[in-house]
Amino acid sequence: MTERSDLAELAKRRGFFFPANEAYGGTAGLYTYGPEGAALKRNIEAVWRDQFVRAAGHMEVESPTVVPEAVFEASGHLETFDDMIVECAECGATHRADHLVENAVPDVDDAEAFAPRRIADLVADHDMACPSCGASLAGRPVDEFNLMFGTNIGPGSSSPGYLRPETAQGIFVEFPRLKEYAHNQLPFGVAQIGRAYRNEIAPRRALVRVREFTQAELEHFVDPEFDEPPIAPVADVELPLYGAEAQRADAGGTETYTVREALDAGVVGSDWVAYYLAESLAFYERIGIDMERFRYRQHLPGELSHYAADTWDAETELGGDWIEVTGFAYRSDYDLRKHGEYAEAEYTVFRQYDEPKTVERATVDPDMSYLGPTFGDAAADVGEALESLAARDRSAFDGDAVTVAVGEDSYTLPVEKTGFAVEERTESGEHVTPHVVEPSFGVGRLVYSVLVHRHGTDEVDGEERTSLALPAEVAPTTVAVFPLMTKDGLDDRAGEVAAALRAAGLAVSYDDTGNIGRRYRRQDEVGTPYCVTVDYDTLEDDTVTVRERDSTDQTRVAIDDLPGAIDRLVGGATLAEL
RNA sequence: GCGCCGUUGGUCCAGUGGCAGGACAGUGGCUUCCCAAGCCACUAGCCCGGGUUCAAUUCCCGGACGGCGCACCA
Repeated sequence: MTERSDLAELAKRRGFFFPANEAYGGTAGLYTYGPEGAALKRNIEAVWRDQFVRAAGHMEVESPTVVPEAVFEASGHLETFDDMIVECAECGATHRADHLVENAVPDVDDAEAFAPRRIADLVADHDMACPSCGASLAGRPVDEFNLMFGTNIGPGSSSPGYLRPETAQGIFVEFPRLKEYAHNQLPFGVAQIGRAYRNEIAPRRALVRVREFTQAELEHFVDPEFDEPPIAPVADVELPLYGAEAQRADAGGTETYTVREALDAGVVGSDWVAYYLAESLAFYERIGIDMERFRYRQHLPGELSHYAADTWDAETELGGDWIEVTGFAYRSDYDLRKHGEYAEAEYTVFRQYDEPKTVERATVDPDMSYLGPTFGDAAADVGEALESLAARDRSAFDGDAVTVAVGEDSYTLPVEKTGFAVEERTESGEHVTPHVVEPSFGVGRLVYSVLVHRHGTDEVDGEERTSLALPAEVAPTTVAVFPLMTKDGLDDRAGEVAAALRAAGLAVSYDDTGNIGRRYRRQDEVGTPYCVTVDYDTLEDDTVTVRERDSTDQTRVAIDDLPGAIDRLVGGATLAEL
């Protein structure tokens, strides 16, 4: 509790994040990142990009946030995001109206597709009762609730669209082109860092559940039969796992498995998921997540997404609660298959065989000059039926005549009019729909977790101190420069030092207000790992003090060597090693 | 969405049917000032709308926002 309210106060006061549009009363679920927060978020994204794009050799794209409706028809989001809600007049409980109807009316199992009007009628006709308190729900309005933000693309309402609820679809939709850039070779990965939107019913807990958020997603396209992750290098990585079994037993405890053990014991079902659980561990550590307050939790069967097979979440502990910061899903071929069905383009990759294969294939070439006059309107359908029959059961063509069914009717014709033949064909490969392994990171939740985990108080010379022990790599400011006093040229000299450090590419703050102690504390609060002070000795010997945030220790460094020294410190060197 | 509680300078709080207070922070000045020091000065606030009242930041109603619980969470 305190942990979070203290942080909310710090976040507002020091500019990490704050409720957006407060001058107009505020908007629930929308936050603005202030200067410190925007820098921290950007740095965390940079680490992610470094690891999951650059180091992994993957591609990164940027797709629009406004997406036409057809995409979400294919992806399944339109259906699964559109819930119908009925509220009980007695107890105020809200229920999924479509689920109530499905449970109460035996021959209805797709109520989700019904109009709200019809659902309301069904509720009234069957005099359904509130599952919570038993009061009648007849006559209660059925509200439609869609978690996607709707909009119109262009003037009028002829082209409905939605703000994307996940960045992933932007990658899936563009797969036909993306595969070209990957030279039509699996496996390859495409990443995207961007905004996504969900019209949450109840935004909660600062950055944890918001209506607009940043995702960092990697879609790793793999050949389901032949591609395997490089398990060997990560086989001994220890994973803190909270599996479905453990959750059912309500043990609450996390068990540590190596990647190898987890796979051998079947705790993690997918070797690809296991691989990314291991890979990501280093990432969380690098950005400053407290690994004592971190676990991987397996989704229970009931909470799996409409597209996912086995899914694990990375969770961080915040004030006694566990929150999801990453979802690791094996999405199989669901998304590409759906887009392949709904869209015009090819969502497959051609996989060449090692050796071309010779296969026998039954084909037909119906004599339409016979079928046309004979079967009239049905001729085309009969032709198609013959084609599928030949592929299915070539023995049907063994006799003199063959019979096919078209709808209710059946048609018989001489085999010689079907152009039936068995050909030998050489096939050099086949089209496969790639499977997708998806690590999907919630950047805002990571920022928030890092802030909570790194935020603490200690004591320096008997005074309580608040500090943010951020890793140097993600800290908004790497080094702050102060003149001991703003006189005798100390401030001019400090300005030169700051400029030199900026020229060296570092994120530098300059501060000459208040006294020196206050300035140190100020930097401690926003997580600046190093402070440089120009004092009277500087004027004599061109050295400055470098002070370390976590220990508050200092050492003197020559100004000429300062950029290099800071680099070495960021790289892990200690003050004594300078 | 429902219920309970809350909303006062940048932040955290006190308080009042009649000129609104403190602490911290911030800004300027003084002080050879290395860990929130001292002194002086300054800046800055009652969430919004309606009602009751001579008068509302205060009481009542509604809304927005926030916290918690329930529901929801692809």
